[in-house]
Amino acid sequence: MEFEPLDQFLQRRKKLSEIESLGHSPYPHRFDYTHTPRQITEQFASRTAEELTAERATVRTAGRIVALRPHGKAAFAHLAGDGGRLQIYIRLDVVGEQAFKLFQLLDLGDIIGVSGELFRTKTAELTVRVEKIGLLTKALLPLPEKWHGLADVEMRYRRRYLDLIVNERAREIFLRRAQIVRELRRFFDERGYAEVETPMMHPILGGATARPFVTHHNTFDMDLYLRIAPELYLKRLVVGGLDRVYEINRNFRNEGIDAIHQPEFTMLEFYQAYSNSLDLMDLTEELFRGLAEKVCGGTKIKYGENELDFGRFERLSMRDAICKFWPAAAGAAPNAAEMAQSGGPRGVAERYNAYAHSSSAEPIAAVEKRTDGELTGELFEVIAEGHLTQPTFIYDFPTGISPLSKQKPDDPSLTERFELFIAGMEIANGFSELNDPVDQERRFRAQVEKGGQDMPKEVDIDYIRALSHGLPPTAGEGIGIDRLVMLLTDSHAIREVILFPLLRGADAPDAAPPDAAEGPK
RNA sequence: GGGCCGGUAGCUCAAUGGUAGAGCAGCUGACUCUUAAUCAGCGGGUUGUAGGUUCGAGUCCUACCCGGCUCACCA
Repeated sequence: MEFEPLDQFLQRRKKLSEIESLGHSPYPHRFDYTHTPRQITEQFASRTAEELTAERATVRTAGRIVALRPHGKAAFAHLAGDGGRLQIYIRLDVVGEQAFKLFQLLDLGDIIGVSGELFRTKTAELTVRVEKIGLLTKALLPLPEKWHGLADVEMRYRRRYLDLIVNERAREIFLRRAQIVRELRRFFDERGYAEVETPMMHPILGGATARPFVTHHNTFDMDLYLRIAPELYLKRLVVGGLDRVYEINRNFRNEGIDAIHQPEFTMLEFYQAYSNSLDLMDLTEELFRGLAEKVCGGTKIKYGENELDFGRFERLSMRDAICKFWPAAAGAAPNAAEMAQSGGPRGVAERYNAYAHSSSAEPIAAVEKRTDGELTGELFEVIAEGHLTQPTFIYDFPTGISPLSKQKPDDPSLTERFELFIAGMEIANGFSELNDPVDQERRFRAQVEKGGQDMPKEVDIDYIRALSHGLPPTAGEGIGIDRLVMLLTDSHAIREVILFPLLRGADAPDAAPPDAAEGPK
């Protein structure tokens, strides 16, 4: 296989065979090093030129050549490794003719190992005076352009390896993502949770409302859904006596793609027996505050134009949020009592639509067909959601849009459910789990009857059976990890925090998918 | 899926409807403290694809492909 840019690819292959004919392997098997390039720049950062000369510190290190400045019988280069950049200086009279010949056959992108003493150049840059040099891996393709780097966003996602080599920020985002996931595990492990893995292929859809991906198992000749949520399996485990469980894994939803949606995304779900939704709000605050401190060094974090304060979470009922953010141009704001009345949300929605029609705002569709609960949820989304920049729990979700949540003892129209919003994004969703099997079956059947693309087609009878064995009072929550990583890395597109986000087409932009991939219409 | 914007050398970008260009990267040569190294020279293009208008299209029109933003669905 040959790749573009072909002239450079062929040129490098020619150099590779010259290197081989000099007796060097272009792909040796291992290399012992004393430091990574980053360790050297960090460890010797404060040494003066005189100290280095006196110390005669010898290092052995390896990295990718990311800059090359030859000067005839000498040369400077920079090696990148472990997130650091280290200058090396190579001279013909130090390394000898053989080694210098090898060096002259090296290109940007090659991975080499060097050893030598550290010194400072006359511009005071810490530098290895190379005594020995060896090729560790020949690169047949060049690095991205050095001034602009890899700017093409599509290329950055499709060839993430290049993005990671060239863009420091990409590297930082994904290392921080790893750190966040590590901290999440530590947090739950410390509190007695067991990490579990439940099926990603589900015979019955459940645990959320979303359009699924469908796949097929050949031996069983069985259609399966890629899971849209692990929820129903995790609660089965709580029935089974695993009182505290969590899972960090992918969910798949066959829906739109935009700055905060990808078809496969990572979700943390956790369940805690003998607790309710209020306990989880407290736990969530503790989790987020600790994460911000650990990962960002403080509870106040920069997110675009905003400073988000993870030290203080607001709490607002959904009805109050609608009243609070009611647009001034839409006339008198509703009050909580009006929102609570039967038919109240409908009246409010009609008022909102009257305003929406006279402005550029999007009206709420099909008001007459929706229930009060659905309209409350709609009103919240169009009126309040965008205003929730600082961390805010919205609680008291209508029962009609919360099929898995337990109702409030004093108001069955509402459930003990909350969602956490930060920077206008929904980050978490938690509730006291409905554990009455009769009520749960009734709500499932109502969903199936309602129909629609993103509604379950059948009731998960085994889940009802599990509840019939007794689910202790339990609270559960899901946290969108990708969006959490966005917040903690000041990233504004979910694709920036997913290593290989889904893009249209099979391979590179220059390799258009064949027509056969279209399939029958 | 709708709307808007974009696609020119490997990369970043130029080019009134009239001979497709620059910088970087690459190649050749010079150069033993450079760091966007420098200096001299050389090669590199089906202007996203397919049609159309025109004496003439990178430029205008149509369709399609790919991307970005945005709206809708959703977390």
